[in-house]
Amino acid sequence: MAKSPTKERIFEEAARLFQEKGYLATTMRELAERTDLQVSSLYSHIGSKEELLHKICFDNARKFLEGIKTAEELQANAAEKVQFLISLHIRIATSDITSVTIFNDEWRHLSGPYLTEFLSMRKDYEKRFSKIIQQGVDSGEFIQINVTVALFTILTSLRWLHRWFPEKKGISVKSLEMEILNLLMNGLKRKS
Amino acid sequence: MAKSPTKERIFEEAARLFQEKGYLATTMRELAERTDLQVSSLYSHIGSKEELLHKICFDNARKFLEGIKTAEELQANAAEKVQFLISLHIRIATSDITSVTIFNDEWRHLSGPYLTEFLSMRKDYEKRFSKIIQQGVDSGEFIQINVTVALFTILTSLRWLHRWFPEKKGISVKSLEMEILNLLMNGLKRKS
DNA sequence: CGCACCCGAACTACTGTTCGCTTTTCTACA
DNA sequence: TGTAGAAAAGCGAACAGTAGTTCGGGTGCG
Repeated sequence: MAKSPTKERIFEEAARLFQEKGYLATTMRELAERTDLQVSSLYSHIGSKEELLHKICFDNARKFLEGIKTAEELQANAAEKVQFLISLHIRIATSDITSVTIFNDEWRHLSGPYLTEFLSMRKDYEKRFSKIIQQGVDSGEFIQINVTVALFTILTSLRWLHRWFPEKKGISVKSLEMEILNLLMNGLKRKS
Repeated sequence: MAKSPTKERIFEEAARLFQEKGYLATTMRELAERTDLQVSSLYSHIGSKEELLHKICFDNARKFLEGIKTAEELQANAAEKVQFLISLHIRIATSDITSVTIFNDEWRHLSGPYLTEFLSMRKDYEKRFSKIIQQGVDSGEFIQINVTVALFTILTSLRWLHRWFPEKKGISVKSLEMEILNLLMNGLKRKS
């Protein structure tokens, strides 16, 4: 199952390029140059350009879906579950920066059935996240708030990390995590 | 100064297409079809494809910069200023949906000096917004929080609106605005 | 030999844009 | 007011450039 190092390098450089310029703006010729190969040689390792995008998008989707499953199975209240998920987002976004960028912004260039599958996975994730928030509202842990609004505000609010973090100006992941949790959970929770 | 209706239609349809498929994925031939023109006829009204992108990006940038100027001149405390700016974002994002989408996501396909100018305008906006947040922290209105983290979390958290609002499921702009303000300002403010 | 890897060259498709020309619309003057 | 002429708008066809991908053939290792 060990992938050839060349193949691995191709995926790595592809991720980097897609992040820098976007999927469409990236050419196979650039990718070849970065990997010290000829364009045609790339096709000894991969089937198509879209395969690169596909792998990155679905690898990330899997990470998040596993995360929400863990959250659901947690013996904890809604606030702790939400907190766990926010932390997860932060950790993923700050560890595999390039992949997350593509996952966030370039998935829409997936074609046909891949796109459909991707969107249904995302929908699934959102539904399950919503459910947790709903529990928090019902139990009185959270303020009275429209669940959809809360869901998207939270999810979206984390989407600057993968763009900004690379040039992190003297702030650790840990303290970053604490700052964000502070702000978001403080907003969500009822003032007792 | 009144623009020809054809030219206006071209810009409108371009905005719609850029939103649907992205700038790069949109072709002039598609734009021609949408505007009931031949490709070559487009060039009687516009200079280039990038001109379309350029106009939309800078029109929006101007809107936001005007907004922050108004906020700065407000006779109000930091919380009220931040609240004003959040409301502004929501109102812009829900009124001119297509333009905001492009402004948010497609600016990076601006080329050369345009890109530089755009980025410096954005930087300016972020600096001035930061200053207001800093005032709120210093005065004790807001919780002790890293200003950069707060800035980007807030700004980014509003970036789902322009994608989601079109299919608004029975929620008015006004109540949407209230829900979001509730969540974000509750997060920012100190519990007295 | 067989196999995985690599290469140069080419192919087809499609891109934004231009060219020369016709048609429509507007304007200024008799 | 009527009309000539200019300007604006529209058009089909083509151009040059670039995209992703394929093909046939090489290379070196087991």
